Amino acid sequence: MKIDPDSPADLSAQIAGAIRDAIVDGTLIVDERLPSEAELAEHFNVSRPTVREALKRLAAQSLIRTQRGATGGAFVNRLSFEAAYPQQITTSTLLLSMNAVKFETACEARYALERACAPLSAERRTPDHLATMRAEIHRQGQPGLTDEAFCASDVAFHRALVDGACNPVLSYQLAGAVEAMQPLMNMITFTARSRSRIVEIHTAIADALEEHHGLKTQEALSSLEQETQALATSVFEAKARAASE
Amino acid sequence: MKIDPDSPADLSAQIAGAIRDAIVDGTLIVDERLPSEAELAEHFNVSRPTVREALKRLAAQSLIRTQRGATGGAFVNRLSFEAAYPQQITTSTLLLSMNAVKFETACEARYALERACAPLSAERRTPDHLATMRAEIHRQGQPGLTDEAFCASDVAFHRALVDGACNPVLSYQLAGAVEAMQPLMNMITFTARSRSRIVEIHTAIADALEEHHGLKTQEALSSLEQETQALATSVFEAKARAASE
DNA sequence: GTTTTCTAATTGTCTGGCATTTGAAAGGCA
DNA sequence: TGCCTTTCAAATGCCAGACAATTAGAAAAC
Repeated sequence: MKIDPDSPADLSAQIAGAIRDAIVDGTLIVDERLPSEAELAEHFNVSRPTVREALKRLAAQSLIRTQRGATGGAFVNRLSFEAAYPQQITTSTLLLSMNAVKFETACEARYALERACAPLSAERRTPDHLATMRAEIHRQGQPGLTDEAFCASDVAFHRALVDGACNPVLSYQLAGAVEAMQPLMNMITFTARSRSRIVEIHTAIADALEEHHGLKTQEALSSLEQETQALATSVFEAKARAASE
Repeated sequence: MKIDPDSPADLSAQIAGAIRDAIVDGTLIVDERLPSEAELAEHFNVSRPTVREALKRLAAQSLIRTQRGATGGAFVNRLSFEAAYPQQITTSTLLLSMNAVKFETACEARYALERACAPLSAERRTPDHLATMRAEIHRQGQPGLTDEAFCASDVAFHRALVDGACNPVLSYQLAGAVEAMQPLMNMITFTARSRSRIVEIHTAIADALEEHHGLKTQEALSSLEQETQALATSVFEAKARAASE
């Protein structure tokens, strides 16, 4: 692990990179303790604050955790799917909002990916997954639900669908696509009629999964995509009209 | 933006969180300049090193960039898909290796997601995408190619397939699934026969995309999945036998 | 043998300072 | 006036040293 003090990059970034590489290529293994900040400072020939900045960079990516006290120090984290979720969702959300991704594009990606989960979910979904979906459907039918709460419930429903595939890699990759849509969905005001239509399709999805019917699930998802796209189009057109008046 | 000095969490983590929230909810907009480190230190009632640690955390997530000099400072980054790719790939790779995800599980997720792209890619792929795929197929047929180079070419081929959908959200989400598989694939030694079989299926995929045939593309991808799974199984079994002797 | 106290190690934070970079203003020159 | 050079000030990058807070283990007291 060497760094170049004449490089244009920050020393702390170089040090963070060196340690990250060591973690990725297996030189540093999970739960291994890194040298203390003072030792790292000596090793890299920099000051302790610089080492600390490097360690904070790694901590921000959940690659390490720190612990105070006599036997404390920085330890290589076992990067869990649970820990990676929020990061993934924050990044995806910002990508959508900062790059002005069209609702249409994000929606298309989301439903394409969900359809990919459908056959697996139809095969493996547990009664728990079904129960979650039914509960969310019930909630979505409640009158007086705010649009935001409706969207949140929608996300929970789709999360259950994806988790039904019992493949953590899929769940992780999908988390970004599904959750990041929520801010976009929140721009939509749902009429009672569109809500009931969505609840209807959600019911069809749950039914299809219950009878282990992957194809039917995919078809229902496609209907839901069309419905969502149409709804978004009409809402955005109405807003555009209102703005131009 | 307030922080609680009595919280168990690090001050730098709290400050980073406060600024991150401001970026996510739009209080801070792209390319906006944050207050200087000294001003932030005063605002949060902490010292400059603490502020710096917070800023490094944000920089590690590409949320801000810093610039030295008279008009320098920390600026909110426009998080681009390109910048998010490496992060996504590093995280996905570590998730697979650290959680001992089975080859089978990762492979299943990857091909499920790729099949999701197939119909869109069949519809929208440009001649450029096709040319990339054909070029990689050609490379894969070259004798004397190392297993690693073969895998890298395989990844490039599949990247082109995914990019063919012309949906940046899909490309981003898939990058993790496709690239993170590479270390797992590198554990496989490809015989000449298995290589030619893979090249054959790749050709079928390219052909199907060329004639805008989504279903055929999906079917070819399913064959490829089966082929890959079978190959992996035999390789791992051989290794297990060799180890037990 | 158990509880309490002490101690050493380590991270968390602060103060103060210097080095480096960089844009912009001030000044000089044609 | 217009262009070039110099100077300056603001900001980040980095360092040295110190103290506070936390924690586990060792030592001491009971």
